[in-house]
Amino acid sequence: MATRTDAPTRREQILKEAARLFAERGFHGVGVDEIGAAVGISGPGLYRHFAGKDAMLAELLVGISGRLLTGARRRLEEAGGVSAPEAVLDSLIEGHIDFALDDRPLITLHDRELDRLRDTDRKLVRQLQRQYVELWVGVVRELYPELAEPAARSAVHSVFGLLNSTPHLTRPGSLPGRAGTAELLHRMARGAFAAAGSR
Amino acid sequence: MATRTDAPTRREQILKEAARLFAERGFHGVGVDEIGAAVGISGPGLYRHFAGKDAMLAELLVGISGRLLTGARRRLEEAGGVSAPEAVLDSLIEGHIDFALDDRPLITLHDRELDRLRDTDRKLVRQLQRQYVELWVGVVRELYPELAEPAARSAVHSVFGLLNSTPHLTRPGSLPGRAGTAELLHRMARGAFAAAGSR
DNA sequence: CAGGGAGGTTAGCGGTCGTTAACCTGGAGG
DNA sequence: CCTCCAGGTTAACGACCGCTAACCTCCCTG
Repeated sequence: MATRTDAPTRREQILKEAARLFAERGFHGVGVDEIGAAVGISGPGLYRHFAGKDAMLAELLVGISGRLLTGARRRLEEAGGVSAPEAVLDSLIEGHIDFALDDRPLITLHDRELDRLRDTDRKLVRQLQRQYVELWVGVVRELYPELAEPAARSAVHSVFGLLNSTPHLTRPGSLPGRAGTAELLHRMARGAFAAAGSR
Repeated sequence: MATRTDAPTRREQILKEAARLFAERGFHGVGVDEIGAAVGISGPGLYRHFAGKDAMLAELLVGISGRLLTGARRRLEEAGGVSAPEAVLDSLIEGHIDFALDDRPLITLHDRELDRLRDTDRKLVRQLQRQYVELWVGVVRELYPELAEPAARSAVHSVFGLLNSTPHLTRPGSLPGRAGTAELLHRMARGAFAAAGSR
């Protein structure tokens, strides 16, 4: 994994703060002045970097969906073919958990502010999300062949709900650290799939 | 269960439509004129029934949290003592699923628009939610005594995430009907808890 | 049958918000 | 050293939105 070491671009600062604010108070609940203030510039200065407030949300959501899908495809081809479907599923779960734990604001936005996008952007995000889901569905059905496709798809959505619950586990110190949380979530996801796949 | 047969109050109509609209486009994304239009009156007519837009959201959220907690307490004392903890947990899961399937907009609002409330209302809702969670935690720990309390609480939150994923299963016709969905969610929730509780 | 309140209506005020316009400035390049 | 542009600034506009004011109209009741 190529870890970034150079300083973040101003654009990246803005996106990061915008994501945090959008997740905290909702897209309509945040003003451009607040986003600007969060990165040390004021209001209209943002328009040197983005066409508008909508454009920030669009870039965030497309970016999230794209990164999720790309990561899942990489994991699939890295572990696919050479491994049992259990290992592939474990890898997918691990990737999603990493994402949910490291980018909570983005995970929150991901299924909350989709309808605020322009038609064209929303369709793109929906398409990326759908591909991501179908990729999971394929792996799950390989592991639990007796699971019908609609049920498998519902199960995948539900497990996403489970994994994306991390923003609600916000109380720091109460839970057994990042590693412990990740392991707990992982076990629960596997348990949920196993229960869904048992007839 | 005492089923309502009389016509819904105008207040109830408003609350129902407001819940739907808030869930669809977010609290700040919906204008009072839209809410009014959804019940056939226009804009300011709402103020004959509510003190303001905030008051509608507050009544919705307090109502949800209260009904969830009340229902859970009733189920606990109906099934508690006379039944094994498994039966109690099943009853809690069933109640939550009924709620998630029958009142999707409310379930969506429940963890999405809490921060838009006035301090006093938000504290009340948080308190009700916390009591609901703790009630689950108690039952879960009774069933899986080896599960530490923080882990049990995380597990409960995660299962809520799983059960509350129903708004994402919106495609009608794709899933095997309400009963099938309920049963699938139930099995997955039990599987997730079992996996969390296994050392 | 008078009267009054419940439940509407439209007009409009005041504040907020996204966006644009016009201007400024420091630093890199010829 | 001049120039120019990237990246800021403040002012202000126009739209929208929550809410109030003022008014209207049934319908129920004494």
